Amino acid sequence: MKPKGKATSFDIAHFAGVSQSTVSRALRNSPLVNEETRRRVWEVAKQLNYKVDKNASNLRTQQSSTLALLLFEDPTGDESQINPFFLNMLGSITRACAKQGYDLLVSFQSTSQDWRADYEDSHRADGIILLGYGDYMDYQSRLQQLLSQDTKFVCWGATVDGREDLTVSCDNYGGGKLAAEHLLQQNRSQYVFIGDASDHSPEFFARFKGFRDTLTAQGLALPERQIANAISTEESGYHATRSLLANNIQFDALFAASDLIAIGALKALKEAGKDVPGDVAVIGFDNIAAASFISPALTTVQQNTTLAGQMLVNNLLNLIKGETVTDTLLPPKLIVRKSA
Amino acid sequence: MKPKGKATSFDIAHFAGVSQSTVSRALRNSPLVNEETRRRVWEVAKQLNYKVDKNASNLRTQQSSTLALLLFEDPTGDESQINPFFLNMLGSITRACAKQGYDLLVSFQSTSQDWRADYEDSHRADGIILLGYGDYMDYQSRLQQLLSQDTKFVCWGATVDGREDLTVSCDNYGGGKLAAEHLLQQNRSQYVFIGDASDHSPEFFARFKGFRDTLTAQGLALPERQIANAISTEESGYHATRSLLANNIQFDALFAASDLIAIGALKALKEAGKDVPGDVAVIGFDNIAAASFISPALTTVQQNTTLAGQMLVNNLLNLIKGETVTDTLLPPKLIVRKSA
DNA sequence: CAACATTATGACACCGGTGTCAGATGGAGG
DNA sequence: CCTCCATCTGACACCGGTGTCATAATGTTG
Repeated sequence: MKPKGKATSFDIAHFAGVSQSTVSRALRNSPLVNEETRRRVWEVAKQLNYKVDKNASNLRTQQSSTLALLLFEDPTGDESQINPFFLNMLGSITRACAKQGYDLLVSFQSTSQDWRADYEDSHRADGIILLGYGDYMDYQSRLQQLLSQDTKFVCWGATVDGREDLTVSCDNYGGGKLAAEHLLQQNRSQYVFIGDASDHSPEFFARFKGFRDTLTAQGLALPERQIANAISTEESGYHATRSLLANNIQFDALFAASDLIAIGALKALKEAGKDVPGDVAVIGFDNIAAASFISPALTTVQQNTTLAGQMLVNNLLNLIKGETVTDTLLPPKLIVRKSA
Repeated sequence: MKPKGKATSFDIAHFAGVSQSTVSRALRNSPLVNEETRRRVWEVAKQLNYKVDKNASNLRTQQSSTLALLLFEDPTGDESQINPFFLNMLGSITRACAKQGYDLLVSFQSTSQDWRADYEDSHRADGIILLGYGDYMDYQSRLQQLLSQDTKFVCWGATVDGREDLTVSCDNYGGGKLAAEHLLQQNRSQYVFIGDASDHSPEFFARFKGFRDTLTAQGLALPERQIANAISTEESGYHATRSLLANNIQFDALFAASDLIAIGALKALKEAGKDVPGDVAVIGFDNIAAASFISPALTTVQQNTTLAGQMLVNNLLNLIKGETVTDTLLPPKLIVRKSA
């Protein structure tokens, strides 16, 4: 036939001997169109390798069957490495989208800059998923702006002031508790926490609270000096641990707010000649792939990323459909390996 | 003003007291429009939080400023884990797209099923990036179909019959050579290769050839029995190594076609009581994050993913613009750590 | 002052679908 | 034979921009 340019529904109409309207209906399997006609139209469409023009279709129907994912990175200088945990989430979100027949637009955002969250305004996406370690609290005003514009979005980790339903997250408090309980069972006596014990990062803070509260309930204190700050990188965990050791803090149990931090801690401990888990038991959080490779294999609190991705996508789609959504807390799970 | 629904250029026109045509021109900074008018239009647009409707715009201009990434996974049963190397690539591709002002649609494809490569046909993307370990050779016919439809695409790793310009890849042959040379320098005498020495996976095969050819040039053979097949997973590398050991193959140097395979091999060697690098030197390929965490830290051949992402995006954009593109081979780099 | 170039703007067709409405057709029922 | 209804189809407006063309307003030159 005519191979000039891409085929349109008018071309199909021409070859099938029907009107363009009928082509449109036939291809969407409308019950209004005759069986024989439908067959013929599909036949021609296949021959011409016709695909509906999404731009035209979206324009008319005012929806894009596309979601946008904004991935917030920790502000490390290093551009190339992304936290594997988020990459896992990305994977499960992509899959969840595909399963629902949605496409996914991915973009990386730096927390330090202004975000590009205009995917909905420009009709490129029906809704937005915000993914990060929740440390975009400073951007609460941006979130409120999204709300006021009636932009549909859901967040991982971070809470949105005044709204309980837009957040999907792991039960970080419960996860901290799991870690504390496991260490308590081993009769460890001197605990340290490495992460962020301020409420700057809501997720890390919840893990910290769950951990500390469980210890205090057993009469064990967690004084200021046994807490070290770190962002979620191996580097940062390494240095935080070194400074604890340099300050002669005694400890036989270490809870890191993320696996990357824990991996950095293991390195520092090994360098200091400490045996893990003999001298110090170490527990991480996330269960990234590297946790099982490293030696000693890392005991950690697992987040169910597959489920998380599904919940984010499902909640967002429900939000778009105008249904009410309830906030979602996913249960963490302790994965016991060698380090504790 | 009127907060009902999203603002259109007609709304802007109304409030700015000009025609819609002028709004469109003003917002795209056309030189045809008066400075004062432009200012006023921008002012109103900002107030109404106006964003150009991408569907309308794309429909009219017949381009989407969007690229699509098809990520082919190794056919492992496990859905949740993706090869970290590809996730790195995904990261750099995303960044490269953003830098060029393009959005990126991401989708995972299973090599075993039919792909969904209709992103271009449906005008959702201007071009497609295919990313995988090149083991989609069986799909050469699909690639040819894409070619015949005049779909713009570039591939990582895989070659496209009859076209040299659509592929960006690492110099895998050179990488295999680097590995062999490094091991030769250490006077290792008995070599094994774990990966895929058939040409099913073109990338692995090239690494194998570079490795073997360098050895043969030094008078060292690499007989069939010193080659074990594995796909790119830790699991697979582990089992391949175990079977080598079980068959009493003697070796003091191991080259794995990917880091995941190498990590699995390290595990098997450790279990067998072999010291690395004392008894066996191990070299991997890719330089994924886990390579530096694992103990002993893995010596490996690095692929420059940042550059790779940029080249893929740039080549694809040039292809779309109708410019000629030359094929691209990226130089690998040996990262020496503890394992060899 | 006529003739013409320059600048700024509006009217309008167009991109390729979707949804609504009117109308053609054919069979059933009175 | 006429009416009524169910079934199927085509004409047409519409989504919200972009690009072309015509035209008004202003300045420039002989």
